[in-house]
Amino acid sequence: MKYPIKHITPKTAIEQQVEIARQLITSGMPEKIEIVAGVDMAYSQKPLTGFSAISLFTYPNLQYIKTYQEIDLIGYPYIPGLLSFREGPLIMDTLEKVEEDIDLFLFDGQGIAHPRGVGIASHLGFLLDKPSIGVGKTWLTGEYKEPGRQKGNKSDLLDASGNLIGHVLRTRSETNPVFVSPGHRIGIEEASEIVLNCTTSYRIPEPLRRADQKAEKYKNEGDI
DNA sequence: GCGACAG
DNA sequence: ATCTTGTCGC
Repeated sequence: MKYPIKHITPKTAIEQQVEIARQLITSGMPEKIEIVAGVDMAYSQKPLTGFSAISLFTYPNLQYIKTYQEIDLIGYPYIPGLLSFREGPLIMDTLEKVEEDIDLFLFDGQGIAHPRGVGIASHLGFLLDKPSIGVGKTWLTGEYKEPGRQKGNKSDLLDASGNLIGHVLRTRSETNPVFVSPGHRIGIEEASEIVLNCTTSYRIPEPLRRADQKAEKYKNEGDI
């Protein structure tokens, strides 16, 4: 493992991010997308425990396939900019149980729309060498103008130098937009297109919405 | 030093 | 993320 993700000090984590950032591919459309996965986590306090959920859906028909889950103690603190070092370990463990060939990942959080250009979607997409997209529910970095109020409307998310790093996308009319940015092996325009294709009548794309529900239920009801 | 800060 | 009561609107 050239870039270990477990037990990494913040200093080393940042060094890894800088190195990974220049290797990310942020253009193009995956040649094949048949299975899309939504990845999310829920937590319970004392002792801080994480519950992961990876929900698989067919694409573009969005038929639910199944969900893989895992549980473990969380030792890493939440540090803005280093989210993937907190959630990544459990997510990677969960992925080891997956038998299907996932073509694209949707992560709850940012892709390249990150202080060093390596949000959780970029980091994990890079480690997996798979197409990935970051779908954040709130802002982390970048400047933008409020997009139109109707579903499908979007505006550019720019970094301090004015470079395009993602889109602020309205996935549901009259509702707060989501922050979409490429994780790895996909372009910005392509990422927004796929997020919209994965969205039905709710603000959050189906794979992520289902993973969120599954993680929450796992936290409250366990394996039962 | 001050303000900002995904989940 | 989690905690936590009521409230608004389809």
